[in-house]
Formats: sequence, C-alpha cells, structure tokens
Amino acid sequence: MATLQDVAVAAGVSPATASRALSAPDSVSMERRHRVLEAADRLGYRPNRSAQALASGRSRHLGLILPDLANPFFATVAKGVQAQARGTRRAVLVADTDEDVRAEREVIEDLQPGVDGMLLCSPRIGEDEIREIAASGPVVIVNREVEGLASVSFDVASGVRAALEHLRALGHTRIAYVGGPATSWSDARRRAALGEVAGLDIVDIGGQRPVHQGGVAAADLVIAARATAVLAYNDLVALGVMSRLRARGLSVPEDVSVVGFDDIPAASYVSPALTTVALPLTRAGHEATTLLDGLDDAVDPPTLRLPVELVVRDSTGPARP
Amino acid sequence: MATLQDVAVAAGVSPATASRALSAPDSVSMERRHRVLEAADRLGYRPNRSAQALASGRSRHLGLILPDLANPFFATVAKGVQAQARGTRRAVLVADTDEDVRAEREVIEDLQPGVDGMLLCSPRIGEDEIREIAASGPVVIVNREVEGLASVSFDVASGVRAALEHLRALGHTRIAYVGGPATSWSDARRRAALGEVAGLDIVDIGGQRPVHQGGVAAADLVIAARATAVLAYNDLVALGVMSRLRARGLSVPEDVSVVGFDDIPAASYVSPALTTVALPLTRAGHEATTLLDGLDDAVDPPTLRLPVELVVRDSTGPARP
DNA sequence: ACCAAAACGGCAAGCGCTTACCAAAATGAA
DNA sequence: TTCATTTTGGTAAGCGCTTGCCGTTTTGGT
Repeated sequence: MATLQDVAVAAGVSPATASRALSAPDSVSMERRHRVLEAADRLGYRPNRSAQALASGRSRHLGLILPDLANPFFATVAKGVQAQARGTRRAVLVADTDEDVRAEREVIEDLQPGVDGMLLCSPRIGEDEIREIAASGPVVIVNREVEGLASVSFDVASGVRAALEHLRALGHTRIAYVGGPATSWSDARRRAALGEVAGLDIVDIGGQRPVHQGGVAAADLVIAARATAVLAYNDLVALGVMSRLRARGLSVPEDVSVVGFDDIPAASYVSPALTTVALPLTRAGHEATTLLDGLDDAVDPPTLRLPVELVVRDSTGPARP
Repeated sequence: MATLQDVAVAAGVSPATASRALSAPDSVSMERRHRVLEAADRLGYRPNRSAQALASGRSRHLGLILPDLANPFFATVAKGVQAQARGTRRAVLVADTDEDVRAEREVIEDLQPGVDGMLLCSPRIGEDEIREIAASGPVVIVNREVEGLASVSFDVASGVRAALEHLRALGHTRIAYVGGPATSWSDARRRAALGEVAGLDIVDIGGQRPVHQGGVAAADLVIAARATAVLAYNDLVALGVMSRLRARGLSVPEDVSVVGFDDIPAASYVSPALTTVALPLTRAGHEATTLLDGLDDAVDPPTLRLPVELVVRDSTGPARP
C-alpha cells in the first residue's frame, strides 16, 4: 500500500507538500499540485484514515445512536443523517441500543472517543447523563430536548392538538391515548398536550413498547374503555391497534377512528390508510447533522423544533351518532 | 484528556506495561494490572481510537454497505450485523447507497481504507468490481454470491418453488412474477427458479423498483395479464400490488392471490396478512459478521446459503373455478 | 535594478498507541 | 546452591499523517 511518503517521493516534493496538495489545494502551486495528484493516482494512493485522524485530531466519523434500526422511524432519520454526512465525506457509525438504557450508556461511552460528534436519537438515558456526554464532545439530540443542549425535535404538541381537533370535529368526545415507553421524552410531550383541546374526555392507556405488538396489546383496553377514537404513540402502535380491533370484529373507521404519529411508509399502504401526524424525519436527520458541524462556533446551543402536519387518510371518520 | 502515558506514570509503570495491562490482561502480573486499572479509572482514561488503530493496523470498524436503510429488509440485516459486532466491541460504519450504483462504488472506495472488513449487502456493482474490492481487504457479500468470495445468501430457489407449489395446489395456473431491479442478483435467482415447477404459466412483469410504489405500478399489468396469482420480488412490492388491486376493485385473495418475499414486519400486520417467503435476515447479519472474522484463516472463502420458509397467511386462497 | 511584501514549500516535531526485542527477575530442576 | 528456563516489564522504534515555523523564491512597486 502506497503511503503519502511514497507519493511525495514520486512527485519529487516533500511529504508536507504532498499532504497540502491533497487537503488544502490552494496552498500549493498548480504545477506541484498536479504532480502530486498524478503521482497519487498512479500509485493508487489511499490515505490512511487512522493516521489522518491521529495527526489531525478529527476522525471524520459521526456517531449515531438510536433505539431500534428496524423501526422505520429511526431508520428514516438514519437515512437523513447518512445522506447529509456523505455530502461532507464523513462516515456514520450507527449503533442500535435495542431500546435498552444500559446498552445505550455502554455504546455511547464506547463510541464517543472515536467520533467527531454524536447524534443521540431519542435517548432513553437521564438528562444529567446526557449533559455529561455533551461535556466531553459535540452532541446533538434528536427527538428530545435537554435544556442547554443542541437538539432537533418535532412540534408534537401542535400535532396532538391537530389530531384531537380533527377527531372532535368528527364528533368524537371519548378518545383513548395509547402511549409509548414510560421513559420516552416524546411520549411525555404528547401526554402533556392531551389536555390542550377542550371538551374531550381522554382515556390514558399506559405505556406500551412502541411496536406493533404494543398496539395489539392495547386494543382491548381501548375497547373496554368505550372510546370511539384512539390516538396512538406512533404508527406502529396505531397499526397494532387496528389489527386487533379488526380481529375483535370492530371496523375502522366505522366503529373506531385511529390516528397515528410519524407517518412511516406503512401508514399509507395499509388499508384503511392511516390518518397520522407526519414528522419530517429525513429532514431531522439532515438538520441534526448540520447542527453538529456548527456547534463550536455557536454561541448558545441551537434548538430546532420542526413543524409537523396532520395527514388525514381513511382511518378516521365520523363518530357513530 | 488523559493519555496512556499519564496512566502509566500514575501507576508507576512503563507505557508498554500500561498498554498490556489493558489489552492483554494476563501478560502482566495481577498486582501491576490492578495498579494500572485503578489509575486508568481514576484519571478517566479513554483510549484514543485513532492511535490504537494506527499503531495496531486494526480499526475495529466494520463497513456495512446497503442499498436503502429505509427498506426494512436491509434495516433488519443491519440490526443483525450491529448486534454481532457489538458483541466483539466493534463499531459498524453504515452507508446507504440509495440503490445507486455510482454512489455504491464511491462509498465503498471511501470507506474501505478505514475499516477492518466490509459487508456488501445486495451489491449492485459488477462482479469484477467486487472482486477488486475483495482483493484489497476482507469482504463478505450478503444476499448475492460471487464465485470465489465469501458470502451469505438465501436459498431463494426453494422459496420460489415452495411459493409456486403452494399456488398450484390452490388451483392457480397463470401466475405473474413482479420482478425487482434489473441489476439485482437476487431477482435473477428468483427468475431462474420460476421454471422449476411444472404445469404453470408464468407471466413476467419486468423489473420494478423494489418498493411499494413499484408494486402499485405493476398491479395493472398483472390484471391485464389475467393472472390469478402473483409472486412478487419482495414484500414491499407485494404490498404495493395488493393496494392497487384493491383500488381497482379486486379483492385478495378471492380474485387474486399474492405472495411476497422477505417477511418484513409489515407483512404480518397488513390485512389480509401477506403470504410470503420468510428469509432469516437478522441471522444473515450475524453470520456475515462472524464470517468476516474468520476470513484470513479460512482456506477457501465460505459460502452460506440460509434456508427460507414459506409462511402462509391470508393473501393466498383457492383460484376461482 | 532594488527592496518590501507575499506566496510557496521544506523541516521536523509530534499525535497516542502497539509491539518487537531484550534485560532483569523469578522459578524450578538438578 | 547453581544454571537453565520461563515470566515479566522496560526501551524504543515506529504506524502515516498534519501543521507550526521559518527560510526561499516570486511578485510588483518604485
């Protein structure tokens, strides 16, 4: 494997010049730059990333920590991060914590020293722990907010409000909220917004795992609560609720209306198509990555709260009179 | 930030001993090891990954290249890789090529120098290119086979056979195959197996993008072809076909039976639940990662072909008499 | 033609760690 | 007790690159 040294020799310049020719093109005369580029090309030179990282103190690696890669929510964010990072030729270290707090701590600890910055997606760990992490390296939080730290989140409150108003307009008054993990910041945000629409009777169906099965499990509670509509923590849960409602002989939206959260692809291609609060997931990935870059020269840590949008499809309809 | 040097001084040993105490525990006496560990802990020592990598020549990073993170197929494989890699405390660099051949080439080129090995998931590039890549570093291919290289793939032929036999048993004789990307190796494998079941009239509906919309687009061709059953390239496409069939007023499975491939989560929670050929995706991720580790001491590159299983659900039924 | 300023490029010192290689210490057999 | 053998730990040489510093060349103003 050819080293920069070899390239320099081949081009008849010093290693310093070779280095500059490759990384700071205009600090070297055109002629020499060409000589170096040509030599590098001819020798098939590939920079040694570890050496670059060690010497420069920057690895050009980003760490992305998320609870579950198989969850389309996170996969989509990851895709956004990816795309943005590749634009600046940086690589993304992805770690899946399996929704496990302990694994999360461990993996963050593990990854942090090797990256230039971390993206914490829906972290389940405590605020103080997050602060500690942020103290030892650039960090942007996604889908959660921590006072004093950079974050990209969604305006879920207005999403919840829009969903509830939609349901109220359809004549629903008794609405079940099927929640997510108890440790989830965004579940807390949704809950907090539940009271903001007047004239509604909200039944809170405790925290489920934020997956299809969680919704299945909750559906019977929804039925027992005699709610005519349900707002779910996310689309996966909403889909689970719908499955089970159907299995119990109820039809959506005739008997029960269902609203999800996230707008994952599956939401639009199940039947009935799911009414849901769409979150700009890919964009969140983009923004978070961009934020990470500007962190040092930022005076105070920027907080982005991205707008959401209620997408009305076929899973919601007028309440039975 | 404390360095190994600092730790060594604090523990009253040489840097070499400190290094060994941390990475080769039993090449150092218990007493000194404790001194080092204690000092490291006290100083909050975190090894510098770049330095370790540079000095040892191993980055403890794996590269995972895949066409689309938002596709549950790949996300699931990625999850398997993740889990396995974390077991051996290695990090995974994930790169999403967006189903684009050029991006794929570029990103592989980019990532390879920084990793100890690469996992190429459903690569779309040419065989010769793959060989070239494999020549400059350990590589395992997932969901494709290249003569002479290590790979983990699925026994799709037997899956196709099982699906076709299932359909034939239900009385279907005219069956549409809705294919995937033309450049896809696994689409070619599926196609190759189509002829293996006798007495069937197979209509080939050309290659679609392997996503929901691809299936939607193909559905009308299926109808026009007067097939009573369709086998789709994957579940996403199958789901797309089903949506559109329904929109066209046909019901599944009464009018048309649909079989997918992969068994992604959505397959089981749509209605009607999708009959599909289940692939052990997470396991593929595991196996591929494990294979990568053993590559050097392998005589000839191992090729795993994992078994698949037809999961019969509600999207297939008897043909109309 | 001469000098100041600007542009360019080389030297060399690391970045923080690993790992031969070898010396010293400890162990055990004789 | 002595010598051969094994264990243990120190010395030092890098791994391949970046970058601050400074001398040299070029440029252009007069």
